[in-house]
Amino acid sequence: MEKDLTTEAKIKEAATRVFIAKGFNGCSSREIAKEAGMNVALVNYHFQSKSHLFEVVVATVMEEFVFSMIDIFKSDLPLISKTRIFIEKEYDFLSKHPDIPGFIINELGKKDKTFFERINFIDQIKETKIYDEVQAAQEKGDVRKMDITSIMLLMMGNCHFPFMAKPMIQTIQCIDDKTYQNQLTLHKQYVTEMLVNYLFPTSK
Amino acid sequence: MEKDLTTEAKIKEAATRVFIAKGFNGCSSREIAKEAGMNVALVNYHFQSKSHLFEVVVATVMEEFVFSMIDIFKSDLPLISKTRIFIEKEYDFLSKHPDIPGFIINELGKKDKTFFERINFIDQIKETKIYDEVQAAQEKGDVRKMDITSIMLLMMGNCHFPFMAKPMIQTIQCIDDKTYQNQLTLHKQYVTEMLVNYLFPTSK
DNA sequence: AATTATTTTAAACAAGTGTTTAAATTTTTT
DNA sequence: AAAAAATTTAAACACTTGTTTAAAATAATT
Repeated sequence: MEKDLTTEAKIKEAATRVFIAKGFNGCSSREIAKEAGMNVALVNYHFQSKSHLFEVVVATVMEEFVFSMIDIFKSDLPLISKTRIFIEKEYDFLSKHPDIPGFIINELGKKDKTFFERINFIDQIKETKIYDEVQAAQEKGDVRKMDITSIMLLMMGNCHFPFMAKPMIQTIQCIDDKTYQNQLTLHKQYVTEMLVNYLFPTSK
Repeated sequence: MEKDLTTEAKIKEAATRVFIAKGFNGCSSREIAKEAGMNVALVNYHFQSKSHLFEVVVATVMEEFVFSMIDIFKSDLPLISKTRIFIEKEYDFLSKHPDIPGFIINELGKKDKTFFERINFIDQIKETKIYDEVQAAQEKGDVRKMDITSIMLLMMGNCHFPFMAKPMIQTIQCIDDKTYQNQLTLHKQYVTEMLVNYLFPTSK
């Protein structure tokens, strides 16, 4: 699994696993060290402190998370196709990393703001010109006129929430992992249809 | 603020505040005691352990959370009105308790399943007969034919996510609390329109 | 091959953790 | 008013926490 990784990479990988699963406060430096198969002191030797290691992990995870979203923004497709593909890709990514949205939203809510201002994923989104593209389409009447924040909430909410809420929904509905996974595949179709219909009123 | 509350109530109230804000692992028994204005030992005298106090708090919060949802289910209105009012009430409730969805989803994901099976909010929902009502409406063709789990995901996702994701969206969009609050009022309208249109295809 | 620099280890540090104890205080009962 | 019960307190318990230290082992350089 993790063969010729450097010590630093091993620690970072183990830390990512543990932090995402248990959160910053839910685990100890010793647990991370053990998961990486080494001494506690090594963690601090390579990453100075638990907090700093956490910052490094969050930055990497966030980058991966944002990258999975903005990748599609850059393409040359019409917005309606971008929307469909965005949802498709988002469900793909989240199937592989179902705990990331919860992790980010959660830890983002607890840490102080300055912590996350150091990670410049805002500029990365702006660089894609997606905001301008949406606004232009709205002026043409192709996209429903609403604040970009709401569009973002609709897209992210309907993609991320089903993964974040998995334990809750499973408890309420008494369904196992396999069933829930199938449900998600179905749900992706519903979400796509609903969002496309709503955001592109002239599309049919 | 908290005048003639019993010691037990004071502790529970303080614990609820602290647990919701920082999570189970993010705070100490001493912090809760301090917040309640009393000795650490008193917390354990009245609630046996931190874990048990947490269980009590979660059960109460969950009850409040579920109650805010099922209250409307019991009424005698047509489903389309129930949907509109549900969203309205949900945004009302969440404006007052914005951190509860994140708290529940989060802690539900970390604790073992048995912990939450003791809290029977499943039966409470079933008792409202909302499932049967939806199914009947689907057979009549009034409600779009889709799994109840997906309906739940659509409703909850579009209500809860905007509150859970507040810190993230604020970071991405660089907007302050007041602006975000206004955005939520707008968003509620969008969500209502979108969900009603999608779930009740024959409604217009 | 000897020396230096880097990496890894075990042990220790002080501070904080949940929990318990036993004494002091207050409230309730007789 | 005296006795019993319940509540509150300060202090201690054993344990875990993040972090540091100094010695050992390994790698790189001369």
